[in-house]
Amino acid sequence: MRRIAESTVRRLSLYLSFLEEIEARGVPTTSSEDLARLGGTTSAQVRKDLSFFGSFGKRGLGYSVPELSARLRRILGLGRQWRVCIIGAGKIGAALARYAGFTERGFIVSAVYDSDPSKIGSRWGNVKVRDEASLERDIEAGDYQIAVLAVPADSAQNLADRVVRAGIKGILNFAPVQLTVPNDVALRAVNMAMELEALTFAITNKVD
Amino acid sequence: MRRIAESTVRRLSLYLSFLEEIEARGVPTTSSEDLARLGGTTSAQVRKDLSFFGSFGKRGLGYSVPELSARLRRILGLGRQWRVCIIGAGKIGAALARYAGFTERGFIVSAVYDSDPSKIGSRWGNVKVRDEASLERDIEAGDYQIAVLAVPADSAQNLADRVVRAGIKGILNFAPVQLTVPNDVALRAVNMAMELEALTFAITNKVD
DNA sequence: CTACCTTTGTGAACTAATTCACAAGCTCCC
DNA sequence: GGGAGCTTGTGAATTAGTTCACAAAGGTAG
Repeated sequence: MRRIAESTVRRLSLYLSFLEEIEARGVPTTSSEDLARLGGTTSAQVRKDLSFFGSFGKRGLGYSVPELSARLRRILGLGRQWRVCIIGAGKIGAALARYAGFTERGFIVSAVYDSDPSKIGSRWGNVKVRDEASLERDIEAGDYQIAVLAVPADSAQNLADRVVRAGIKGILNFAPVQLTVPNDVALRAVNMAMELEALTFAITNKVD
Repeated sequence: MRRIAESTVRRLSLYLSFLEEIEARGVPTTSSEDLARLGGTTSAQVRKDLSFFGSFGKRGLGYSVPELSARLRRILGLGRQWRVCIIGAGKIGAALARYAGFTERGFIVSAVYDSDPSKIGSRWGNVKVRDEASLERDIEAGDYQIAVLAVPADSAQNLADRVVRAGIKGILNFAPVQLTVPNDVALRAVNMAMELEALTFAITNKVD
């Protein structure tokens, strides 16, 4: 498949969330114009984004909401269950472990890993805190495809290396460092400092 | 000033974090090549990014680390203190309130707002939980320039409207909805579902 | 002072992403 | 069945972003 732009993928994800919303309200069809309005883009952009993957609409009529959302779910790889582990049982790890959003989207979080013996063995809702030492074994056993890194900056690269060696397929990094992984491993980062700095840049250099 | 691409701002932020790291190690100068290697980009990109704001290096020699990092801080708007409030004292709000990263970067978080009477009045470290009803009054009094939204999806737009009306300058949104704000208000969003879907897309449609 | 080495800053070339604009296709209605 | 009215899908045009490539400038050594 032709390489798809990152911005396209983000928008597909956005369209899917709109589709799920209007599907829940029972609306049967929608148009590129509707999706564009909701997503703050243009109808041509919506159609172009979809066109990379096929042709899902009916001319003159628009898109079937259930059909398009099913197609987008499949395109985004949501047609299966993904098992996720969280690494790091600190503030962020705890918030993530308790966050319902994962489950709602079909991601199964069953364990948090930490090296602190006082935390290992406890339970947070459905989530167990396990010993970081068993991380490799569990990944190799196929327990997880995705790891969420919620550890301090200085141990993030080391843990990334470990989960990569154990065969993880994707990493979502919350530590404020730039990680290096082989390019057959998917990597995304959420960096609060970067987001805040983008805000202060925009406020400071306002164009208006 | 000419419009600066979002990708450029993200990279500036990244360069700054590298500069702070090498500054702490006492390294006096660096080059576009060094910064490129750390940031996974090219030296031409680094120089182009900086060139939008001026000319900070010495040919043949590179950049003075303290000077360049000071310049970047100023460009990113970090030359002043920013007061931030967190809205929503749930899981994510709590994690954010306790997160040290804000303070390290010069952002002052002094309060979390919520409407739940059982939470109002308590203290989490240095952070007070205040009544959401007083949000407008406090923003109008100039207590905050930036609001972090950590509320459920269905109340996020309403709260965004309220803080905008009260005169907030920037919003960092953690709720999984697309917010609409006037374009003189800076807006960024952290959307976990979107990040995870970008991962599953990449894993599912692997090119290699 | 000169020759040589290094690294910046920046137009020009290129590549990627977005927007335009319109033919093609579907529906409805007379 | 044919015309009117929509909305898609997509090449072409445009705009944005990145990379190239090199002159200019600073440093150093002889």
